[in-house]
Amino acid sequence: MALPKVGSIGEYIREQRTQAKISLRQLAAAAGVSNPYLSQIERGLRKPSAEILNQIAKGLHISAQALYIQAGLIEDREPDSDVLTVIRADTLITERQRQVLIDIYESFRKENRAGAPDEDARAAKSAHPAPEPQNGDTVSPPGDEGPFPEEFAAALKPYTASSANGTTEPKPGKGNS
Amino acid sequence: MALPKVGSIGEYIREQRTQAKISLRQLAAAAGVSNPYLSQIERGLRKPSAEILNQIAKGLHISAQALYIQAGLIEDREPDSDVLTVIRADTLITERQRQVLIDIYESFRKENRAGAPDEDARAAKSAHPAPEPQNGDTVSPPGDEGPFPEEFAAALKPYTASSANGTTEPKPGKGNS
DNA sequence: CCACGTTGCTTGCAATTGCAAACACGTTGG
DNA sequence: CCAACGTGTTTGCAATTGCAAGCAACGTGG
Repeated sequence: MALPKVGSIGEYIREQRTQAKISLRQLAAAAGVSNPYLSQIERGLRKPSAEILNQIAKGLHISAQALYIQAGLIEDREPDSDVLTVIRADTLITERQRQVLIDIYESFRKENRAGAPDEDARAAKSAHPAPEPQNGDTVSPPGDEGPFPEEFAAALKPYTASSANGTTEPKPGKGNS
Repeated sequence: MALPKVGSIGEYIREQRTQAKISLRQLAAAAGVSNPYLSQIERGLRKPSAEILNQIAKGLHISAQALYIQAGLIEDREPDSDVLTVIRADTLITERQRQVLIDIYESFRKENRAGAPDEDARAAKSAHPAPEPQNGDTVSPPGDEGPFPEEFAAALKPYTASSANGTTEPKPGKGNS
């Protein structure tokens, strides 16, 4: 157990560091950790905690997620779509509600796959975290191409009437720390 | 000193746990950590490492990211990475479907805001999804009861029955790399 | 009444993290 | 030649994690 298979996390960090052409001490300073410790991390002798990992990611100017995945702390699930990923990561809804949303979304996808093979072409999705929603106002001319059953609309009416007015609600602020 | 404010991470975990109606020991077993340690984590006396956090997330059947964010170990990737934004940017669903998802999500949020500090209202209605560790983690179609109105369940039934069966996702092979 | 099965919490203790200080090795250059 | 500065590494050590064992309280029911 002395040598926990930290995986390539250390290698990865060192790789990124050398690639950025900065010295171990520099990164250590930027990340707010001690140089010796960073050295040990890079060689897999120590298993950095998440906090340290996060700081190192900052010092390297890379996504913390990349590091977490490399460290095996997050499953590298290739997201089916960003919607599912974000729903899963949302902290503002209950697990039950989460499941409902996921079910609905997947059923939508399935419907579309069955009746609208054309949509398939746009399936590609980038894995980059950067949000680049070229939000062209999304108002497609759906007309009737939306094959989703009336039941949904009917069921929603009583709720949309009271809640779906504000386009973008002001964030209730998720205070942290 | 060392116990400043580990944030609401412990609270959050306990919240999720009670909501899932599982005991501290059960979650501890499912997550592979000791019961006393989990107890201390939930009360903010200890700052769990990323590995532990990850296992707890698994035991709770929630996204590890949600926990990391709650723990403040990973910045909210981007301010606009909330569910609504991503849904709006999604090209895989039709405009009508998009609207349905948005409405549902907003109604969920509204529900939660109503009984914010006292989630008992919802906890009372929720049944544990899967206390068993080696459960298949099926999404359990919300037919019988749910935190959402019966209309949703009714509308969903014909679809969840045919689509939301898979353990996680059928993966139609649209994967990237 | 007392064995028994829950719940969650407190107590030592081994193992580990993370750091300050010092080490090894190379390059300048006065 | 050897001080000065650069790199990364090793060595103790305080502080912390994480756990096994045990404790207190709340039922059940034999």
